[in-house]
Amino acid sequence: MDWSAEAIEQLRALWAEGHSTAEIGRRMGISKNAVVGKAHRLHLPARPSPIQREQAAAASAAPRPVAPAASTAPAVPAPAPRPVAQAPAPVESVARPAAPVLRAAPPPPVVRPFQRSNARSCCWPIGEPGTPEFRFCTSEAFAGKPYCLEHASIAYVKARDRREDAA
DNA sequence: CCCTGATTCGC
DNA sequence: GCGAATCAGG
Repeated sequence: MDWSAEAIEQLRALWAEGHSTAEIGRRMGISKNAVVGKAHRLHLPARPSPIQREQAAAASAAPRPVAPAASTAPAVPAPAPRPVAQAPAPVESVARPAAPVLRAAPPPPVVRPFQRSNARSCCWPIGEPGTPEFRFCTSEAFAGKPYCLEHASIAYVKARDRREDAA
C-alpha cells in the first residue's frame, strides 16, 4: 500500500465517517488489517472495540479494588454508536450553534444535523462523530463548494486518480 | 461461522 | 512503517 497523502486523507475521512475497518479496506482496496494498522499508527481515534485486552478485562474482573489515586480513569462518555452520518453531505442547514456542546452529559438521542462554523466553512468532518472533539474543517469553503480546496480534492475524486477504489 | 477492532511481530 | 496473523469479543 502506497500511503500517499491522499490515501491517508481518504483513510482519515472514511474513518471519521465511522465506517468499519473492513469497509474502509474494501473501499480502498486494501485489507482491514492494513486499515486498522495504519489507523493505529496515525493515532486515529479508536472506535469502540468489541474487546479490550487489558484494562477493561481486568476492570470488569475486578469489581473495584481500591484505586484511589488511579481514579484518573478516562471516564469516556463517548457513546460513538457507529454514526450513520453520511458526513460530507453538502447540507446547507445553517443551523447556528445555539447551545454550547455539552460534554459530560449524555446527548439527546436525536440526531441533530452537523453544524459547521458557518455556511462558508468547509464541512469536511474531522474526528469521531459523536464525540465532543468532533468538528468540521475550519478552512474556508472553496468557490461555492461545501469544502475547502484541500478537502474538495478528496471529496470530488478525480477520475484519473481513483486507482484506490476502482471497484 | 459471520462480524467487529487491537495488538503483535516478522518483514 | 507495513500489514498478516492472531487475539478477543459479539
